[in-house]
Amino acid sequence: MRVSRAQADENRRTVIDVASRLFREKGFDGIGLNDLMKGAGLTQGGFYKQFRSKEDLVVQATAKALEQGSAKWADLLAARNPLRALIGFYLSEVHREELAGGCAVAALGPEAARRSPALRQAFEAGIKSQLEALDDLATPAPGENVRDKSLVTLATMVGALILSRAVADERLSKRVLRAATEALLRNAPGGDAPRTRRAASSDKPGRAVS
Amino acid sequence: MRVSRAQADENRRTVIDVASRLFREKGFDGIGLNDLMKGAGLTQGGFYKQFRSKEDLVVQATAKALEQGSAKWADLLAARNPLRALIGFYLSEVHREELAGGCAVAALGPEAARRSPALRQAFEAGIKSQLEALDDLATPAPGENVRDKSLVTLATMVGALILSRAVADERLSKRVLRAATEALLRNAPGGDAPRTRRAASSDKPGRAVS
DNA sequence: ATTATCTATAGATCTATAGATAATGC
DNA sequence: ATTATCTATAGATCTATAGATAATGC
Repeated sequence: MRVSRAQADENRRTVIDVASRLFREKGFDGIGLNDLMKGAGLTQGGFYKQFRSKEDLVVQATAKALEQGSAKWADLLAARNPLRALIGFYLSEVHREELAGGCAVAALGPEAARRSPALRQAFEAGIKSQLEALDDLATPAPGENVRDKSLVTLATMVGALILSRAVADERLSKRVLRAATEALLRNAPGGDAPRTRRAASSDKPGRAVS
Repeated sequence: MRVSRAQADENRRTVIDVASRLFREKGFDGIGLNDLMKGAGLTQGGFYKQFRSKEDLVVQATAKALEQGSAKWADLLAARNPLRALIGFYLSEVHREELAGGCAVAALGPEAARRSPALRQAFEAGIKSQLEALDDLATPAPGENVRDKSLVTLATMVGALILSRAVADERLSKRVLRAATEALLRNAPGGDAPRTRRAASSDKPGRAVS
């Protein structure tokens, strides 16, 4: 019955991983500890030897979801046209359908207001990380603050994804994604043409590096 | 024990009203039928004579919350500078703190993706109503579609409010609200000056009409 | 007689704990 | 000997239903 310390650590990580997906898919209150542990191949009884409470797992799983989101963003930033790659993915129909693996802010953001300060701190760290990524891509107008522009961009992205998931009409859902994509790419460098990083140089395939 | 039909109708409305506030404050799964009925001054047993299921109440309460949101928007549209009044309220710290009486899209939007098609239809109706209000205020660039612009504006509003509620740091929370407010008012007519509805005519107090 | 609401309860599920079991790690 | 996980269960709470109660409305 007992497993090695390394195995125990991996089990704990698996529980957090499973929870990070199931919480996004079903909401924090939409999934119980029994199913959560079952999803990790364990039984419910062991839960409280791994975590102090369900809220503890809520915080850790959300932090992990946000970290993986930032990792995905870093990936997209390595593309030939990073802004287009990032916005194009975030506001895609694929992402809209991918609740469990998608952005935690769009899936669970409003829950932060109702839960613990610790959860809001996890969200804050994830959001700051995404803002830093956007800062590198922003081209603010003269006198406009970079971080302010990133904040508005992130707000538009999150809001558009949430709206596209909240409506029943598929046409309207697609339209909000498209309209936000175009608005966010409109006055960006390389908006339509290849990117102008160093005078529109190569055309190597825009795949991820790290 | 039995009450008049008129009283029964009013009781039903009260339950929906109470639920519309408590759902926004605590989430659909954060409040049970017992507390919901207690909040309306009734007992749990009568619930299923009034509603088919909890999900039925979820849909009706959300629809009502969205309708009251639209009514509030209509109120603000009667102000001297409607866009400034609307954005100024929506992205205010007062609204950020007012979960129970605030925008249902920002409080419960992501839940729509996890629940019934009926709920998404309720959200869609509310969202369309808000878009119509924004259409009247939008001043799209030449070649830009009015509805598309309204969609992006709404996305930015909803996203900014959610972000401001999701972070722990008060300064960052305020900054999101301010940055989005400025961005949305920036290239609007009468952004700083009084509005240009019919050549900046009167200055009657901007109170509600309907 | 009808019916709006009440009390009471069934049955499921939820978080959390207790103690047994069996493999690890000293 | 320690401990990671298991089985079992306590106690609360949740949705939903059954049947009693008492006032309305024909």
